[in-house]
Amino acid sequence: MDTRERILQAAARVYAQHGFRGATTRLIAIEAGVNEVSLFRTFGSKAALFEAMMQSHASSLPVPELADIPGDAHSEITAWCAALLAHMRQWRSIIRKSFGELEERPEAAVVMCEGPNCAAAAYVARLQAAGRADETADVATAVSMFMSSMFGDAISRDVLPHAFPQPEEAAPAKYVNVFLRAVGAFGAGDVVPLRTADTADARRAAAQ
Amino acid sequence: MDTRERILQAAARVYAQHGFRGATTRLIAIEAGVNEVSLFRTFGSKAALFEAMMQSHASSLPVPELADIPGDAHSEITAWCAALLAHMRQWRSIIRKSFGELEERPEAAVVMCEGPNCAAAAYVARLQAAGRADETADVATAVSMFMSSMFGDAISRDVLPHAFPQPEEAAPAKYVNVFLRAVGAFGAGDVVPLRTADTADARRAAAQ
DNA sequence: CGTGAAAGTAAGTAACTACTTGCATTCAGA
DNA sequence: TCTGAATGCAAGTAGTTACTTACTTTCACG
Repeated sequence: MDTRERILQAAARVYAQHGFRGATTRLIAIEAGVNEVSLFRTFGSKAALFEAMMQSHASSLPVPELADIPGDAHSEITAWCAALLAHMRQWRSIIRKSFGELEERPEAAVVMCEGPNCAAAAYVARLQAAGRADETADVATAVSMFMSSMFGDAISRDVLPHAFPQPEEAAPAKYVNVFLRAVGAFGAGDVVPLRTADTADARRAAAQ
Repeated sequence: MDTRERILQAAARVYAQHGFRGATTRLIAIEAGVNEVSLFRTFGSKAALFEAMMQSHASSLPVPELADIPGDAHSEITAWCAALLAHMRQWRSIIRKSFGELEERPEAAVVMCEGPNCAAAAYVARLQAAGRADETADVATAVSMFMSSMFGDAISRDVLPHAFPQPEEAAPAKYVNVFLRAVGAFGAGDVVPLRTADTADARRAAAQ
């Protein structure tokens, strides 16, 4: 592995533990096993190094995809959820750090939630169009809660384990269960619909 | 307001913007309108100052309560959710910061999620006992997702507004709607139950 | 008016940080 | 064997940071 790559990976590790201010060039150089001067020769400045690091990280994001024509909704969304969750869990320290440093360094913004959010909503829309999800369900809110659950799991589980009763591996399937129930998804023997669509909560949802 | 209190509040503001490392004693003193030496005379050290700040913050947490005997579930949980959400939103910067600095300063741990989590689960248990919620619902997961949704809203809405389609004020009621739907809460004309309890997803939930 | 506690002022210390400079070493390729 | 690029090493600069010391000012209260 060349010097540049070693420095980038070391920077990610040190940043994950100490944040931007705490990740000193000296620490990074030691962690990378290179001379501190090489760091400046390669990247010019600490800021430039971290910009490069964030970029290389963003480009390495493996975006999972949801089927265009929904098959088994539960297993499809679970696989998608598990992939996304695994990725976020792997980067939880870096996500937490850049999230906390948003006010000072907005360029570190985590933009990974944008795509997935739309993807899930579109998938449910396809379910609805196929008559396999409750037309009156508040899909936007359910999706946002589903995404928040994954985000919260990824960045909080190690800190507040009691807030996440289910084991790591079982979590995706359970989240999807609750999610599908909330959007009244059914079909393929997955989940049963609400008894009727013309109910108090449907009227409330429509009003809000 | 006495010197001590002014320093504490200034420390909170500066910490919210710059984090622990970035919150220099000089900045805090200027923000508080006191001399930097007064800061050390009052608290001894920077670390002690922040310990005092965190403690005063934790003790100011107004924990909302859920009724012992559930009445109108929707409005009761919504009020509770709105109060908690408002509090978390107010402290979002500080929460984000201390969350990001957990590896280095675990004493700043945010413990506010513990109480509420149990409270909500217990409330739903009471609903179930009263025959007003689905006995087969995965309450633990639903509660954890509900809490994550509030947490995510509180700390991410200003950063990723597109991920939170509903306006701030409307969010609590919508979250509660989805949540109650997920736990199959009914009664008092609130939400209709699932068509049957003996279904595929009930069996799956039991298996996991 | 006198006193004492709280607060301000000025200056300094030792450690650390990003970054630079000048020179020596290594080593692949011509 | 020569060359040149990449890297290491030692030292230094200028700025910042937490924290200290010694002294002065302010001001409520007896």
